[in-house]
Amino acid sequence: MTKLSNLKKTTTADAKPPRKGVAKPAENVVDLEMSTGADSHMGLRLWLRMLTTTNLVQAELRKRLRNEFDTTLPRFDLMAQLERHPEGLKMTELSRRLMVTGGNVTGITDQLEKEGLVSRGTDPNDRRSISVCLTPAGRKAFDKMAIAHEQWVVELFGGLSLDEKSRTHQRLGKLKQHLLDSLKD
Amino acid sequence: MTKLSNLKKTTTADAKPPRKGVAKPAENVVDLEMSTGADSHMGLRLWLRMLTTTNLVQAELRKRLRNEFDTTLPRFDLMAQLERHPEGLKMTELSRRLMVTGGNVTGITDQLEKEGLVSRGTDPNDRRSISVCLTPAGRKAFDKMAIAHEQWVVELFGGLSLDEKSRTHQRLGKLKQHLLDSLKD
DNA sequence: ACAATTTACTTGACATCTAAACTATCGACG
DNA sequence: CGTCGATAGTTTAGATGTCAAGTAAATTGT
Repeated sequence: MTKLSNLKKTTTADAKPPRKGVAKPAENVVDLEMSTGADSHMGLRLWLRMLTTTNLVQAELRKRLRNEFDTTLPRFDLMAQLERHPEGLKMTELSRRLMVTGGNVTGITDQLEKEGLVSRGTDPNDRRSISVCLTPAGRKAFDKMAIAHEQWVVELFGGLSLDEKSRTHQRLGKLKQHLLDSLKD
Repeated sequence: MTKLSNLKKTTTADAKPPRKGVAKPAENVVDLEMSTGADSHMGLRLWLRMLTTTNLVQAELRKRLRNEFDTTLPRFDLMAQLERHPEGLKMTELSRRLMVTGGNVTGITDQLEKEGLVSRGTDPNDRRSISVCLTPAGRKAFDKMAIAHEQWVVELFGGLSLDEKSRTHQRLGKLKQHLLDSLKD
């Protein structure tokens, strides 16, 4: 528990003037995959490919959200959850649904609240509890983004037929269930 | 370009004393998935499921790396790349392979170097360039972790048969190719 | 009733990551 | 040569994320 503690603040980023600073994908992204050893377990190969693919999609969505709407993926994701639950969601619920820690949700909610896109409401039955809702402004902003976002995803997944998507979805569902079962410690 | 700028440092985290602070998975993680709208496009459903599944695996691997070896996923990933390339890799190469920005690689390399696990070497032919290698200590540390890591992945993906893994791998390969082609701007 | 535990959220320290600006070197070309 | 653009790394600012600890309110057990 010590090795991770002796570190300061070594962030950073790359590239020249008004050009780079991005982890360029495209023809370069081929290497997480290869040479795991020809006979290596399929589990490992599948895992690396899932990671690569997910990263590619995420990077592209993040880039577009920034360029088109000047926002970020986690903000969009939080708002997306709220949009589906007009009655509001507890911080705990948001944390669970977004699969991030409560502290993280606090931070993002703080920002969105400051920008007037969401509001915190107190629960009369439980004064510890907080109900987060989209404000009208937040809903308006989200609705515009959501349309574009869905189109982007459909476009990015256009490389697979409906049937392929459906089968993959089904397999990943099985995998997800296995994970939930076996990680239920 | 302003909405993202008026923010301070609002991090955080949750939970009580020596217990939580974690985005608990298990029986909770069911919600990114549902209610995207019954008729919603398969692309979106598949995307959300990929995200959920990848997050579950990543969280578990991160937890185990921390508990068993007191290290983190990005450190492990960087070392894994070096292990496959004993001759050393340039910072640029690492950035490309890990699909993160150069600045990020600088930070992680700084830490690993400080811990004596990797070393930076200068290139006589190009004084801008740096060749990062595992040190003997780094290789030793990595080899021990790699065995456990692979077993973990095999275990986590044990929910799918070899054939299912193989088919999913193949589909994701197709998707990956589509992404690389269509994002090649 | 009331101490002990649990639950809901926040805070603080720090790690990870991006984007953009900066430094230094390389390479091409007049 | 000299300079101009491209390339390799680093740095900086700031967002996102974890983990652990802290506060306060609700629940539980007796």
